[in-house]
Amino acid sequence: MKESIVIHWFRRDLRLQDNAALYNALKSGKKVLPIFIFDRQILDKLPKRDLRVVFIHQTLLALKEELQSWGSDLQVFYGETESVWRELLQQHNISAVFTNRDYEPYAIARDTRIRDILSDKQIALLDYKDHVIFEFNEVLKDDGKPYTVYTPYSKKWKALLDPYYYKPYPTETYFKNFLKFEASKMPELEEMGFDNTPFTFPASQSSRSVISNYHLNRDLPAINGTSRLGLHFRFGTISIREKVGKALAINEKYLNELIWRDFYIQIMANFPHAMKGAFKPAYDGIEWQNNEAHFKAWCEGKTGYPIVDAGMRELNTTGFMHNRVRMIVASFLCKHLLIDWRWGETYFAEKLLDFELASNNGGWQWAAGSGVDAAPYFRIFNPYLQTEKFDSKFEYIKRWVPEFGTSQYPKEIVEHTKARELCLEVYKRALKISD
DNA sequence: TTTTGAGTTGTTCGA
DNA sequence: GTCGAACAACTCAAA
Repeated sequence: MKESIVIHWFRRDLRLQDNAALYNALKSGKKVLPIFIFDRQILDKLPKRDLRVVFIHQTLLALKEELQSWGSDLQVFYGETESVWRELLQQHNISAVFTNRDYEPYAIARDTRIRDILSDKQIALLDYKDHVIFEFNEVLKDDGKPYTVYTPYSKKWKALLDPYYYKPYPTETYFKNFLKFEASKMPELEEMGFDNTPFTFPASQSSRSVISNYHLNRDLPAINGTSRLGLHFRFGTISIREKVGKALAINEKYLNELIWRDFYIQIMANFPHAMKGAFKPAYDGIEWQNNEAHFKAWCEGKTGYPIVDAGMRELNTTGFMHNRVRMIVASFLCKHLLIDWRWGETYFAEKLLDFELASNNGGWQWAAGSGVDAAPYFRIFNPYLQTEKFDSKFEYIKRWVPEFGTSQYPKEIVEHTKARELCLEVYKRALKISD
């Protein structure tokens, strides 16, 4: 009989420190085999050059090295998740599987399938809260139902917060409990059909000065004043508990941004229908123009609106766009161009390194006006006023649109005042608002 | 049950 | 240039 072991299944928690499921696996009394699966069902749909896959690959290499220094290793698979698990069941005497919960609809369905496969062999899939501070059913209204408005949600969130919720898990105390073994070779990016040109990912910024000046700088795209933590939260390379502890100590404005993340994740978990269509059904009735040429110009940063074009070019070049500019380009797509917000959502999903389904969907529905606690339909960003307020010296614009101010720069694809009037008309019609 | 106050990120217009 | 009101009502959350 083979040695009875437990497995820690890494997914979006790619770190050894302060990791809830890993901590519990290491404390279980059995040796821990750490694994990761490159899921073909996800990877096969991605373009050949996807920086997020590069990021995961780089992170796994680092994890592997760290584990090897403990005499252990990381076993990385490439294939269909279910067949990988069937293989694991044949190879090992598994007593339990530990993992951290993922609240996206695809992940929930996948985990249900794997839980069934494991339970056929009387093996439990033990899942833990790690990705958020409070889960979808932990911050509720007095009537027991989930919140759909941010401000009261955040008040309740803060009232419930106790150091218990952000205390780090001292995972490192138990590192001696990793299984000693040598993993088979990790699949290379090319073997999985991806371009492997190296990429240097921007460092996250969470020094005391960045956090304490966050609310002063966050709206100025020319300043690198945002935290750049999105990518790390997405793949779990940084613990949310650690950052909440820090935010509480330094800057409550910054804490609010972390609460927004929990808020949208609980919206996704409680109202999964909103991931496909408008949260408020009336907005599904908007007669979008969906002009392909306009969409192409928006994607390429050739709308003739400098702030919009700068944002789109930053996104296309770096996989990042400043938060203030995300709102401007989103409002422009939905309201000036009258293009379905889901087109923009999909484009961001492809391009953003820090793409998180819940936040991306929440942000787009906010811009379109169709979501929870969204912008009212008549709130239409004026790209020129936004530039005056947030990039008055055109520093950000010039960085990304070098031909700005020359005859090379394209003409506006739509005229602001006309586009605004048309938008109000179309929205009023869908929402049945009379003049 | 009813009432009350409030709701991330804005713009335009007219005094 | 500056300031307040209108934009449009509705729904949410809590007292």
